[in-house]
Amino acid sequence: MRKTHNCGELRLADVNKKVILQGWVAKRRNFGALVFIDLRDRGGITQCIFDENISDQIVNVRNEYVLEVVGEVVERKDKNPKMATGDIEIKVEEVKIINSAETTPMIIAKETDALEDTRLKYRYLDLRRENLQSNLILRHKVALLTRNYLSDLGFIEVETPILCRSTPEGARDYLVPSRISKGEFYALPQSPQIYKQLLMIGGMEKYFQIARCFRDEDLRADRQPEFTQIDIEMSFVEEEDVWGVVEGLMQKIFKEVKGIELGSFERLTYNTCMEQYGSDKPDTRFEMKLNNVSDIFAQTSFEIFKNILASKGQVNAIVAKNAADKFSRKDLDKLQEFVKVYGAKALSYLKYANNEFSGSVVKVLSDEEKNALKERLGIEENDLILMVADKKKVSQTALGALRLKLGKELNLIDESKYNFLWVTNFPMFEYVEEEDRYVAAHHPFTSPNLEDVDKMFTDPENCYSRAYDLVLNGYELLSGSIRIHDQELQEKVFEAIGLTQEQAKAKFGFFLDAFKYGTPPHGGVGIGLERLIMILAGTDNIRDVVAFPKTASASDLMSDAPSTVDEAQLNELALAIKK
RNA sequence: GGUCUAGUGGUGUAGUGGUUAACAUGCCUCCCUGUCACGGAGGAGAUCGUGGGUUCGAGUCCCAUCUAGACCGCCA
Repeated sequence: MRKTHNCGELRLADVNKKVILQGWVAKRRNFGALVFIDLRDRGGITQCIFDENISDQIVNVRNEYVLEVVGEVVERKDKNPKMATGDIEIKVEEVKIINSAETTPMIIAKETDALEDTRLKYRYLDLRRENLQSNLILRHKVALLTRNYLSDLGFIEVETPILCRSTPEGARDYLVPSRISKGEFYALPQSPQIYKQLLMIGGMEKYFQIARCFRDEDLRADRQPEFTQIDIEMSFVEEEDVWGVVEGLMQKIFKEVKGIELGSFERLTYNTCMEQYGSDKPDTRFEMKLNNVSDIFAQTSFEIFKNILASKGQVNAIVAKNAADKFSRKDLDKLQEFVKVYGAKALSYLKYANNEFSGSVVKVLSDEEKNALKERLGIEENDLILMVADKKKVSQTALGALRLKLGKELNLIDESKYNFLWVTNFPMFEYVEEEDRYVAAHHPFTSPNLEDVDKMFTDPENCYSRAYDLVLNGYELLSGSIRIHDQELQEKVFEAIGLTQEQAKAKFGFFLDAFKYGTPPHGGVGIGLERLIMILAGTDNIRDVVAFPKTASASDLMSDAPSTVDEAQLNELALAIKK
C-alpha cells in the first residue's frame, strides 16, 4: 500500500512531511487556476490544494472520484477550527486519478437530506457517510471488548448451527427447504437457546457467542428480521453470578466507549414495574409514575368507573406537573386517541388551576374523590391528571405508553443518563385466550421460582419465574433466565403449558434425552447487540447500526431480496408455489 | 392482519380543482488564486408512484393498488 496516512490524522506537528493520501473526493472548490479538494477516507477529511502548476490535471475530477495525491503537509493560511485537520492542508505535487465516479443519487455528507429508501437502495454510498462509518466502528469496538472481556473470564466462544430444527413455540421460524430430504425443512435459529443449553450439558461451563438470530416477525424501529445477540450461558450459577458478568461487561463497554463509570444497577420486580411505569421496559430517566387510585373510587357514583372496578379493573393515574396549560382540548382529544391504540376505551383528565378542577370528569366525580386525588397525587397549581380506567393490564400499559410519550414531548428525559434496570420475577405463564391455555411467558426451559413450583397447576396466574430482563433507557437490552436442569421439573412445565408427554417428546425429544445424563444447573442471557449500539450511538433507528438492513416489510432495497427463483430450483427442492 | 403518515426534476421539498408545475441543492458550460455550506453568469433536467373514477378541466377530490416510514397485534 502506497498510502502513508489516512485523511483524518495529519496535524500541525506533521508540517513539512511528504505524504501520500488515497481517498474519495468529498468536495471540490474551484477558483480557476487554484482548486481545493477535500479528500475523504475512513479516517476523515483532509484539504488538498492544487495550484496553477497542477490544477489542469484535475479539471475533470468530480465528487467521489478516487484520487491519490502526493504532496507536502503545510500550515494553512486560513485555518478551519471546525475540522480536525483544519490547521493543515496538502500542497499537492503529484496526483493520480485512480477511478472516476458517476454523479451519485444522493449527497454524501454527515447530514444527508436523502430519505431512507434512497439511502437503502444505494447503501454502499450511504456507508461512506461519517455517521454510518462511526456506528459500524463502534459496533466493532463493542464486539471486540465483549470477546476480550468474556474470554478473560474463561468463556469460550462456540459457533452453533444456522440450519436447525424448527421449534414450534415462540417466534415464527425462517424455513430453509432441504434438497436431500425432500419435503423437509431446516429452520434458522431464533436464538441459539437449545444449543447453548446443550453446550452446558456438554460440559463447556462458560460459553458465549456473538450470534446471528432470525425471526420471521413484523419489524419495528428497533427490530430487524436478522439481528445479533451476545449470547452467554454459564453452568453452576444463580442469578447473581449471571448479573455480575453482565454488569461487568456493561461497565467495561461504557468505560471504554463513553468514558462513563456506571453505578450500581437498579432492580425491580416485573409487577412493580407494571404498577409504577406501566411497562416491563420502563424508561426510568424521568418520574411521572403511575398511581393506582382505584380505592379512591371504591364508593363512586360515576357509573363507568364503578362498573370497571366491579369487574376487577383498575383506575390508574399519571400527573403531568405544571403542564395543564400546555394541553388544549384538542391536544387532549389526541391523547385520547393515543391511548385507544393500546386498547383503552377512554382517557379521563382533570386540570387543576386557580384552586379548582376542570376537565372531562370534573362533573361526574364527587368533591371527596377530587380532594382525595389532590392529596394522593400531590396536586399543585397547573397540574394535569390523566386517568385510564380499564382492565388492569390495559390501564397500566396505556398509561405507561402515554407516560413515555409525555416524557418525550415535555422534555423530561435527561438524555445524558444511562439508566440500567434489572427487571426480575417475570410471570411464568401467560394466558392465551384464543387457545384457552397458558403458554410459557419466556420460554419453556425457564425455571419457575422454586417456591412457586406447586402453583404451576393450582395458581398459574401467580406463578413466577427465574427470568430477568436488563432494561436500558426504555429498551429491553437483554433477556435471560436460570434454566430448568431437572428432568422431572421440565416435564411438569410442559404439562402445565398443555403439552402431553408425547407432544413434548416429538418437539424437544433430543433435548429432553440430554437432560437425563447429568445436567448442571445453568443460566444465561442474550444481549441485543444492535440495541446496545443504538443507545451508545444515540440513534433510535436500528438501521443506523446495521451495515445492510432490511425495510419494514423485510426486503433489501439494494439487492431486491427476497426474490422469485427459477422453476428449476423449485423442482430440485420438490416445491411448488401456490397460486 | 390492523391504524396512521408520505409518494411531484438526480436528491429534498412547495404547490387554494383552472396560464408554461415553483424553490433549494445536485448536474452541465463559462468566469474566478484562499475556499471550506466558496462566489458570479448561463443552461439542461418532471408524462406529479401506478390503475380506474368524478369533472368542461385533476399534481390537487374519490376508489383501488404498490412502495417507504411509525405504531397496534406479533416478537416463547
